Amino acid sequence: MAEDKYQKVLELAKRRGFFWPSYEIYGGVAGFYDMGPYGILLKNRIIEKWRQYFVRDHSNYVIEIESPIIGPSKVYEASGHVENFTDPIVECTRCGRKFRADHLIKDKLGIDVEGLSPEDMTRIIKENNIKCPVCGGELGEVKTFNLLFKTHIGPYEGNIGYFRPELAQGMFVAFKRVYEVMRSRMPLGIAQVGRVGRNEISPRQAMMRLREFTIMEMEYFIDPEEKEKSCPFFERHASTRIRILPYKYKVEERGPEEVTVREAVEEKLILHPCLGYWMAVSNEFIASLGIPRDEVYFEEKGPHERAHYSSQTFDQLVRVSRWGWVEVSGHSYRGDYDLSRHMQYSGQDLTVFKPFDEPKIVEKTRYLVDKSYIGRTFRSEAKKVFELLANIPEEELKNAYLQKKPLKLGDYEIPPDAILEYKTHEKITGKKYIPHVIEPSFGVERVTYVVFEHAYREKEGRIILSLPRDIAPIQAVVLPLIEKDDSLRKIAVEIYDDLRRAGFYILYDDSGSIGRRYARYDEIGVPAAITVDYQTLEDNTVTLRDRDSWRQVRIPIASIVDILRKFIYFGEEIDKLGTPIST
RNA sequence: GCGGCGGUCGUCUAGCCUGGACUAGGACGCCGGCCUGCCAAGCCGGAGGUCCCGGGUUCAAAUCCCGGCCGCCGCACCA
Repeated sequence: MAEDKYQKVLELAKRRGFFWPSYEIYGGVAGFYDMGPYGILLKNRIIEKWRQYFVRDHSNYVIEIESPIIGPSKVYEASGHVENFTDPIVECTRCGRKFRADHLIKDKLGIDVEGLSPEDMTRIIKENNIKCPVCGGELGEVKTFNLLFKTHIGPYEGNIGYFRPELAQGMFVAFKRVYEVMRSRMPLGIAQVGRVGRNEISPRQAMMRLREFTIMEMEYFIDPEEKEKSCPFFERHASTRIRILPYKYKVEERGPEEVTVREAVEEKLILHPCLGYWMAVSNEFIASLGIPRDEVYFEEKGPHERAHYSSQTFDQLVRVSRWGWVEVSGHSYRGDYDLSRHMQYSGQDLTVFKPFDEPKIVEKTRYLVDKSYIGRTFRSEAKKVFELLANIPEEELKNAYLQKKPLKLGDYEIPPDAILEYKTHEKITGKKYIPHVIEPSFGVERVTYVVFEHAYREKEGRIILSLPRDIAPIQAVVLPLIEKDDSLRKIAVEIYDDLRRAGFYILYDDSGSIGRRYARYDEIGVPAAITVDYQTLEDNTVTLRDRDSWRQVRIPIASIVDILRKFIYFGEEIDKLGTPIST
């Protein structure tokens, strides 16, 4: 590519202060990126928009929490990360290439060695004389590499902590408390925005693969038996069209197809209506950030590509100039894997109680010993007999009664006719279940990059960052036409003050020619420029300039706040907001 | 981690092959002054460089050699 868009985009990001590699003065460290003054504003607006789409739009069902980034080792043992986030790696002693030892053995011998120790894998490689698949050289010892960042909690060497590799465990661990706080109602979505760390072997692709990054994620907890009730807002997006590539299409070498969410669920391309619903929300969210709809689709992961706990996973892919399709979000049906594991490891009950519509009456036959018989027969020793009896399961009483055999209680014996059989009615009001989880999860830096790149365009040799107006870092700039005129400056500063008090993020600038200043703010994506000129002195109007079309309209100072609000938040066209000017 | 290519003011780049005249040049941007009635205008002045880092060769290194770091591409890896 002669004109490499990626290079130009990165150059703009650096020069104008959106993002750049971290630790530059020390030579940089791969996998870490700084967000600059405008980058962080953009990122924050993207996060805020995500909150709107995922949390506030479902305010009776979805809430947000924040949990720590460091977790005790127990949590990540339970989640499986300590075990499964570790890859067995073997290095060729001749060419130095590294391979996944388990993959190598599976390819050569067709046996699954998952769970075997590194020593065992080394032995298998030696015994079967497996060589480097590239150069044929001798392979070394199998070593493990864990992608978790490890640390110590407090001054105790043995107290291991991990930097979380995903947000999900924070929601699972807090589930019981949040569920009660939210008045024990299902379905329940717990959302979170936060930083995670993964000690990638070889991060590349600028902000696409980082060692530390931000995720916005939701764990949507549902009753597995209530498909429809779990998604009470399904109709909002039932007719929303999404482009999906189910795994079976991929196998058939077909491309993605556009379907409504309802069709996808009915045809079982998407296994659960909730999964489809949140994919639709994600689709609309990404579109609202200025990504064209034909540059987005959802691709299903194959059985071997997805995590072991997931029964279906889709990635949401967006096209970028350099690397083609990149993943910006993942949509997984995680089942009850995580909550079950945490129940097992913590010993806590993380189930949800589900009342039946009608309580069920169950007839039961029960057996117990006639207490008056024991009192009468054993007298002063009766207390001891009762104690022994307390440890006897009801099943034994039943057997003794039915087989007409005496029940042995240590040194004592109770005859079968002292055991009573009686019928009882038990009322069962509901049952307990472990909720299942549907998880839409976004990588914020990736989304930010993708949005930035799609906003980049050139016009007459100048760069314009055409971000959607409502996520622009700076919303408007106020400019006196001429730098050295105090009367213009005074009015411009007053307008600046009014707008900032009204809650807009505004800049004021009087340095350089007016054209130069317009160009400056086009590059950082400021959608509106308000210019105070000599006509302002006569009739209290100013010009409002649109970043994308460069068209201008004349508007009264008195209604600037109102007009700017329509322009920024309601996407009103520039020509409808005032009297067009030809320049 | 392997192989290939690369790293020079804020940004883009010239110089590197063929070591010296390089006090590292230019453009854009930035700052100050003048000017300026709407799209990077002009004039004057200014600031800004560990030539990625470390070591070596040499009388002399941005330039040659070695090691490292970082970036891109390929391989491998990628919850």
